[in-house]
Amino acid sequence: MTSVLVVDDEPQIVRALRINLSARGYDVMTAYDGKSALGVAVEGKPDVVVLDLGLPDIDGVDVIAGLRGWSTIPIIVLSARTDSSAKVEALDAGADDYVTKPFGMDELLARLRAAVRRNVAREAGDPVVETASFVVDLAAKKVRRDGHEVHLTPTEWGLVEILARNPGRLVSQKQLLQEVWGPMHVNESQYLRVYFAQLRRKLEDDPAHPRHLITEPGMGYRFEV
Amino acid sequence: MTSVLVVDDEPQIVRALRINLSARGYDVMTAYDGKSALGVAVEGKPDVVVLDLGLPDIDGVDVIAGLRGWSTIPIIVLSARTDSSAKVEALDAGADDYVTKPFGMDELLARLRAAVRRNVAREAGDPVVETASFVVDLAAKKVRRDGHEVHLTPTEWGLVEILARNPGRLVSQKQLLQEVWGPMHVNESQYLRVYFAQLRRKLEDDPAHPRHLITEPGMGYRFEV
DNA sequence: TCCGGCCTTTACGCGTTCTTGAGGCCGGGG
DNA sequence: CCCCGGCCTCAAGAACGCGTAAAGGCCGGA
Repeated sequence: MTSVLVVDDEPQIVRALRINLSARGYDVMTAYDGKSALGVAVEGKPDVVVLDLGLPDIDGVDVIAGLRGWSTIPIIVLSARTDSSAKVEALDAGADDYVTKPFGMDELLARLRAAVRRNVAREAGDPVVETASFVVDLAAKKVRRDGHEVHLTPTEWGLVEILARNPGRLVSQKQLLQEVWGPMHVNESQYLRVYFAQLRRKLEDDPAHPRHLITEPGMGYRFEV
Repeated sequence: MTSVLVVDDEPQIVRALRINLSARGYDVMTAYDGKSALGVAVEGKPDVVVLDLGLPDIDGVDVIAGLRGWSTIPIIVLSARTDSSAKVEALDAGADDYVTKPFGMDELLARLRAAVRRNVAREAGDPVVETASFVVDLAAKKVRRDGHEVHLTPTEWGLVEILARNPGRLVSQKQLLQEVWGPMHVNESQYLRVYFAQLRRKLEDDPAHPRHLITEPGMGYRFEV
């Protein structure tokens, strides 16, 4: 089901959207200010965001920036401002569309369909990366091998996830350390050796001669499919 | 350069768009009816289409359908009709955005940027530099030769990367030494000789007569594609 | 409290990579 | 003609990074 996050401080608008969207089979989340909107977006990973610009706490453009920092979810902006400078600002901040209030529900729904359609086309690839000896399911956070699930610790999964999201590409030691252990540990390359040894024992057919979790000495690691 | 196909039967609108878009560095193609628009789109493969709905020959929705038959190029619709049924129809036919005439040039340009930005993010293909004998994949940090991967050490890769990012251009010894070995070693030109010899052994068909990793005596090195 | 899983840390052997020096080649200038 | 600077080649020791094993610490659940 497609999920929509509706962000607006006017309850009647949120209510109208909730009713219309639910009736058309969307899964609706709501937020009434920018702060909670960002929180809900992180939690719920909506497929599209409908965002009012006039929020009580954070400026709308900053909300857009906050979302764009980690995600490419389509954002449709709602606003009472009709001047083009506002539109330009929002669109250049990363919004995908701009609808002025008052708006026609039909039109908003059509624009929402267009935004979702584009994104579905983009993300057509399943969140599953497959190799000769094991399968990484990024959505379910699971790894299977010979049809049998392999248990990974949180740290192990962190490494596998980053590599699986960049199949074939070299990922630097620094990037791995930074994203898994945090910026304070970017020099602890020994961690990587220990954990890659563990991962190879769990995932590779011949841990001494890995075919998928490849070390590029002095540079980083590579996930070969 | 980003290319835009402008389709409108009103010459003054086409002219205004051509001027504005060209001034901003876009490559502009034009068409005055649906039939030629489809032809130009097939020929020129624009990055985005600005389409007027009121064309003399074909209905705008059918033009959208004609484009969507073979392509996912972003389509921004221009129209004088403000009723929501027209918008819904166009968007559901596959348009990405809908702007009503008269329109603000700033806004149209912002929407155009948004449409292009989305599409670029989607098609973010790896930057690849190719020569007759080998291929350098800058994103994956890989070098292939005869379809077979060549292993480079970090220092070797550092040199190849700088040269590949400046194809055809002369890179001074000082710059290479500074970026790979650091500012303390800008005079160790012997390092370069040793490493270029290694690289040529690995990459050139005839290492004694290099065709891509060229020495410019007394000056630096050049990557010839 | 004990136990087990997970993370961190240390130590060591080994292969690869980097650095360094020596020698030869080539072309231009004295 | 010879000299010389810049380049290429080769080789060997030093330095570095990696894989592996194993031990200790932390923490939450039984």
